[in-house]
Amino acid sequence: MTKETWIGDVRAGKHDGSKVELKGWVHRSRGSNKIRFVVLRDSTGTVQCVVKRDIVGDETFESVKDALIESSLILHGTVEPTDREHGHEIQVASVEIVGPVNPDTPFPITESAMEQADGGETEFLLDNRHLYLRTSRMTTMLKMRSTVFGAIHSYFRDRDFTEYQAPNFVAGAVEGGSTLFEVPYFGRKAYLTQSWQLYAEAAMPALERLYTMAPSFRAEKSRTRRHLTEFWHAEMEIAWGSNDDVMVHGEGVVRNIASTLLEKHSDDLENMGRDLDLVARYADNPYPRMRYDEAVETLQGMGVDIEWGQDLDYSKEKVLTEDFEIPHFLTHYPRVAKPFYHRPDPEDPKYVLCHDLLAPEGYGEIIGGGERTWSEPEILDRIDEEGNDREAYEFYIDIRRYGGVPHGGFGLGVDRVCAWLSGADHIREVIPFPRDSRRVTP
RNA sequence: GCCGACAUAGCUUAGUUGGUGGAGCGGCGGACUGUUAAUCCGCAGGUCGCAGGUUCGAGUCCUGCUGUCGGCGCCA
Repeated sequence: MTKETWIGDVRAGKHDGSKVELKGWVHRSRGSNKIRFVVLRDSTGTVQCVVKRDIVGDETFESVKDALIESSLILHGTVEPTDREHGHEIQVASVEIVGPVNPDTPFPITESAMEQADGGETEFLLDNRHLYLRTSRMTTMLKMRSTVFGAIHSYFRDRDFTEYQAPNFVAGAVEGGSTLFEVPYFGRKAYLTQSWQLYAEAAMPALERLYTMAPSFRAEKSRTRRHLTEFWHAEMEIAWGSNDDVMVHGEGVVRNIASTLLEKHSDDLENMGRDLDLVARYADNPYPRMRYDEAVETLQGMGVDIEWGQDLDYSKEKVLTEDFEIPHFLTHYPRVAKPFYHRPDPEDPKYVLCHDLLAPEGYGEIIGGGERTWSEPEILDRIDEEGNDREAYEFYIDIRRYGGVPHGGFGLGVDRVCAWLSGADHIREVIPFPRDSRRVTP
């Protein structure tokens, strides 16, 4: 029952003149009483199949006529190159309907449903997400997403990083308890992880170069086009690395994603209205680095109301990145604005050795990372300074007690990168079943 | 947590100063031998989100509720 012929290959001219067996779903169907045109879809594309009553016989012809949109079928026919719109057509000899669609409940995703919401933001399309996935726009997004995941794996594996898995059930917070999802755990409380980082640091002395791609969970009631409660987090950690060393990899992996997308999906990006020159710019140029102080001065020069020591929220990021044509790193945030695991800059402990990577076009922060507080006395100071309980971080402190070394890493929002590079209007467009504060179904 | 919109057929929507809710798509029936979102003729399909209120009369005005969408804060 395996499938041997793919519509993409038919369209590429690999089967011209041959008899083929095609398996797929009815994308569109139209015609008269004597001839019927079925546009057949599979995962590789669509092709028009011509069904003539005098060739297939009355019974088959009627069954094809009754095959509504998204009915599945197997057909046999001959590939015929043509000058018409599709380039190639199938002259059909026989058809078998595999999975019919009941006319009382026709496929609900119609042209009009797609009209107003390319990204699937309408309630209706979100409720019918399981069916929306098979539309061409979503299929393309899912394929590009797969390429992005592949590019991240390749980047790290090509550089001898080890892929390493942390638990998703955790006992405590990485940062601030308010955004943790609490789950019952055999009479105790556990939480869904917000980040792989603390557990990665534990393995840092063992593996030295490690990475992961895993879901992270944040119970934020964020209602923006950049947030999900469950998102895919690409994280890395390296031993013997400084903030600068970590940034090199952040830039490296993002540029690798952009160039891989260009290489494999130029047509898809263009079909979705993405300007390829923009994506090429993100792939080809080094990413400038700007210190927090410089960003604050720039913003003040633009008349933005901001004081030193404030974190840069999205409204300020947006103003700052407005004129940026490529992603920029923002480094050296004030110590007071960042959590304890960021290492204070020995040259000026008012700052920490950290970085955010800000994407242009209003897509905001896609990477957060930096050098970790890595010595025992420093980590104890930082934990106390923030009023945290040392006991909750015993294993984290142990990492420093037994041969602490300089190290660091970053977390990259994979879905955000997918949305940015594809030019999606909303992060929901690039993940099959988006989870936000108001939706866990379907 | 805060702010702002919206809710009419399976979908996308029109609905005037308050006076018996229309259309396009989709579905069904029919016509048509090369269509491209096929076209043409016909049919079915509505507790106007829910609950109150004003009124002779509410899809329309008022109040509450629910749901959804958009934005802010927080972050990837």
